[in-house]
Amino acid sequence: MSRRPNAAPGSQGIPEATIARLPVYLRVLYTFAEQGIATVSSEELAAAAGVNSAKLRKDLSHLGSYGTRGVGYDVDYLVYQVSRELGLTQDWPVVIVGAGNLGRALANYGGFASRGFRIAAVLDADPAVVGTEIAAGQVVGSSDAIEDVVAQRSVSIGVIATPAAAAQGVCDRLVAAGVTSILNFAPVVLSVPVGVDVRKVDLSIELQILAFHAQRRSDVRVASGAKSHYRAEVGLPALAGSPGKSVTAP
Amino acid sequence: MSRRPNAAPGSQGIPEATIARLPVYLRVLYTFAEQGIATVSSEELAAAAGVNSAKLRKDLSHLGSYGTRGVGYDVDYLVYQVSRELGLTQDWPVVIVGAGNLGRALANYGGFASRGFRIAAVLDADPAVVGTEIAAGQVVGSSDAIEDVVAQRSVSIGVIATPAAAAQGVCDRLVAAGVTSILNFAPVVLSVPVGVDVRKVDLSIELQILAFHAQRRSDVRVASGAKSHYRAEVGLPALAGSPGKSVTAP
DNA sequence: CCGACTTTGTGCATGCGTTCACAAGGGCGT
DNA sequence: ACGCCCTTGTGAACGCATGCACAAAGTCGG
Repeated sequence: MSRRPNAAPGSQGIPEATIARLPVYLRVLYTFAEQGIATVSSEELAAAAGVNSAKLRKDLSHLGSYGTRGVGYDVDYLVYQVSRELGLTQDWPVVIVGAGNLGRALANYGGFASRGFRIAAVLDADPAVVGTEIAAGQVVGSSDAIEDVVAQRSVSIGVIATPAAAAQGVCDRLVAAGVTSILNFAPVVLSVPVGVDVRKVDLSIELQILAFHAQRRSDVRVASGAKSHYRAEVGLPALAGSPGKSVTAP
Repeated sequence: MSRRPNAAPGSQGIPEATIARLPVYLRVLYTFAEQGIATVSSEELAAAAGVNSAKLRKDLSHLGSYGTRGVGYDVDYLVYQVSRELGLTQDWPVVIVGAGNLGRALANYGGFASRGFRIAAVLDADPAVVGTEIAAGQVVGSSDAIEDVVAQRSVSIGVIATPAAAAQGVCDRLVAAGVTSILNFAPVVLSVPVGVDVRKVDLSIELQILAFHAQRRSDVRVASGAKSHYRAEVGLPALAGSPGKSVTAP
């Protein structure tokens, strides 16, 4: 099916938006597999993932024509294909810098180990924390060892869970040591050379976005209440389809 | 400029993508203010925020014509305007459900209090944790008190930092109690009625996205190394401008 | 063995977001 | 007071993502 002249089925031109959704599909697929479900339709899968079924089909079509018309997708097979596409069939050593509450939360987070991510080390600059055990068999190392850890354990992914002031320095050292992918939890904009991939998670920003929408909701309610019409609660057109939202039937 | 029949300058039609960037601008503006800088140009601000200057100007133009041609933007004034637009001039009580490592990290995160977010309560279902102090003056309450806390303290924002299995139940209770904005850290797709805003932060998903790009990089390097050409390291066109990335000059 | 039914995969149109490029506008030096 | 120069604000083009609607394709019952 679908003769392709070039090598890999997808890999080359998979849209970024699709990549961001694949992990969600994967997680849902795992829950289906645990329930012993062998095949799923795009409709079911889409409902469980909180997306449009057409979008899901188009997303999956980017990695190839897995799926049988009239039947659906084989759960196990699809799990394998999505995992392979995301690169989760191989082992990814991860180094976490910063052993505060957040670093500890990450070290204890079960979602890592189960997806091919292995915590190579958790490091911290505070001598009082170095040497303590924060997770099963996970002892905090010194930040001085960043270069050694990265080199000796072939780490290519680094997680920054330090205070904002220390983030850029840690980032520079990680990059210099050879790390090419960085997940940054510190509330700063990191500068990195080209070729290094940075993703950012900012807890405060997410709350601020929520606050904006919450304020808008109450503003609209007040304004329309003071003026005339009703239509206060129900989502405006701009609300529908906003990212990070999942809405099901009332 | 741009006579508007309706009330507020923006508020109505601010693109979602712009909203997501405003908090970043705001944070950068604070750092400028701390350094005693009175005015900034769009170029400087954009560089510090890691975005295109045209994009920044268009973003800011959505909230009004603050800024002086030939000069730039007044830092303090812009801080106020952005804060107001995001709804940060008012106080937002937040309830955190789940006092594990993540919940504790959130309770201790300084970025909340400094932005108008006040932690009304931290709740947990585990009796062993209830009653312990996890931050300055912050004692963990029982999950049984969700409804009381929400009602008595007019909480409209809830943060879910529970295990995946408990998330939907907590979510339902929060919504029933009157919460209309939810920040979810649990790796599940939440079902909520329309009118409730859910944002999702999934640590594992971010890592999986990084893994995909890392794999693609190494795939390209191997493939091109085995075949012919050089161009292995430098970013492909698809890499440039991908969201969540910030790259500065080498 | 065939026909009807189910579900995938996708062409197409629409809308949103980004970027370029430039005119409009205000300050500052002379 | 005037003109130069700098920066903002925005019109317009482009590209990406979303969602509809349908043809292709395979299964299952009879």
